[in-house]
Amino acid sequence: MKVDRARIVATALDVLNEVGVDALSTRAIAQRLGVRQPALYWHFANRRALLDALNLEILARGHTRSQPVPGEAWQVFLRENGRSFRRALLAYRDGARVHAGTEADPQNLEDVEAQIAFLVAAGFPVGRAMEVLVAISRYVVGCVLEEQAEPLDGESEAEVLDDAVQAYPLLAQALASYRQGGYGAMFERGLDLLVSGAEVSLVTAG
Amino acid sequence: MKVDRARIVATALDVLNEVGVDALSTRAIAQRLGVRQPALYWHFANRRALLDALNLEILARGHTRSQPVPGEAWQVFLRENGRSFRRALLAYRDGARVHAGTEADPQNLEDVEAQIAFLVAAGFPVGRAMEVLVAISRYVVGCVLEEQAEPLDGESEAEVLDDAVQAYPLLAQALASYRQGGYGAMFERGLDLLVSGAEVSLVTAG
DNA sequence: CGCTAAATTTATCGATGATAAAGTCATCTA
DNA sequence: TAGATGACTTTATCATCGATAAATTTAGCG
Repeated sequence: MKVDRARIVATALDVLNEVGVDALSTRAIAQRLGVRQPALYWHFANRRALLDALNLEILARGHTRSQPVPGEAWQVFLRENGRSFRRALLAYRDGARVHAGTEADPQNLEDVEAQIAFLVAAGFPVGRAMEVLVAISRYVVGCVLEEQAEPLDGESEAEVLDDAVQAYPLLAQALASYRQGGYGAMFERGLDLLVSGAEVSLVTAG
Repeated sequence: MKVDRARIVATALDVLNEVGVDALSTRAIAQRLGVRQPALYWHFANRRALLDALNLEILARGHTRSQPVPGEAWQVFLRENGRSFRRALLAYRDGARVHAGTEADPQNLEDVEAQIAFLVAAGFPVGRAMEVLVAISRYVVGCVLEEQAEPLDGESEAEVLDDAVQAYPLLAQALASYRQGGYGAMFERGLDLLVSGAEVSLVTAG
């Protein structure tokens, strides 16, 4: 059997979704490819390099709104950009952990330049524009990381929290409203904070 | 030699700072303790449980501002709380990765209840209060995770980015202002966005 | 002293990432 | 067309790691 980087990455993403990043061994990937384990080391220097490639592919497949659409309000773009980033990471098991482990490689610099240019055109100083973009992306990673944390034990996790919360009336109420919308709604509320904070900073800085 | 959980945790934190979480093996910890590796499994069910304990200790040692001081403005508390959380994670190598891997255990529920109560007293609806707290903590984790990412190769990382950025004038400018303040300033700007976003939400929601 | 429970050690597993060295196979060239 | 070259894979093998079982030591107590 003959393999190339693209097939390895595609297959590794399948295996990733089935077993998670901790169990994503080079042997599991190789077996799925119909190849022996050391064959992978011809195409990737090590496991980290393979995970870096997975991260790039995850973003390439799912992060479809990294650029503003013409005429779009900057608030809408910021939100859609964040949502798109989140969706991309959520689309694969442990996507956030895979992403967090990668080096910040300057691949999509062109994208970032365009993003900054768009915000600058909307009135942001260059530095402020980058701050907003960076803050949102770090917030997204933090959110998805939490959302993808393993449930671990079967029965409890939710029930044990319910019990523990009984003694704290405000927390119980907060938890209820939290559970109503789930991770998605919670993510949106934080995104609201960041975007409206950016609005404030825009009028302040002129 | 005789050990207990506290000594294991303290020693493991030392080793963590020296070698990082990936190289934090049970054997390395045991050797430092003057004990054989399986001895640790009497005190901790597995490596994950040990890392959970490390996370708790890291927060107990460093996260000193999880409660508002009397008379403190809610904006100040939110900021100090976030900074304190960040400092705690930064105080140990890979602190954010250690934290991100842990289950959200309900230990400091009392703290959270008090935090919510404080924000409610400041005028926030309960749900909104929790949203703000959660958003900040997830932002913090995202930030520290990035800040603690391994520099990897010796020479470049910064230089290669400088070179790559030459072709993008806005990015070059943004990177310069980014580097001026470093991670700390960048973190503060995102915190500004979240807090002023919360201010907006407060006046909006009454 | 001797019993019991707590704590540690010895021995050992299976799995993993990685490397070296040998083997295969297609393609190009003389 | 013979053979050399380079791309790619396989076989064999390491060291290391987390974990478990079983034997052994140590501390406390009657």
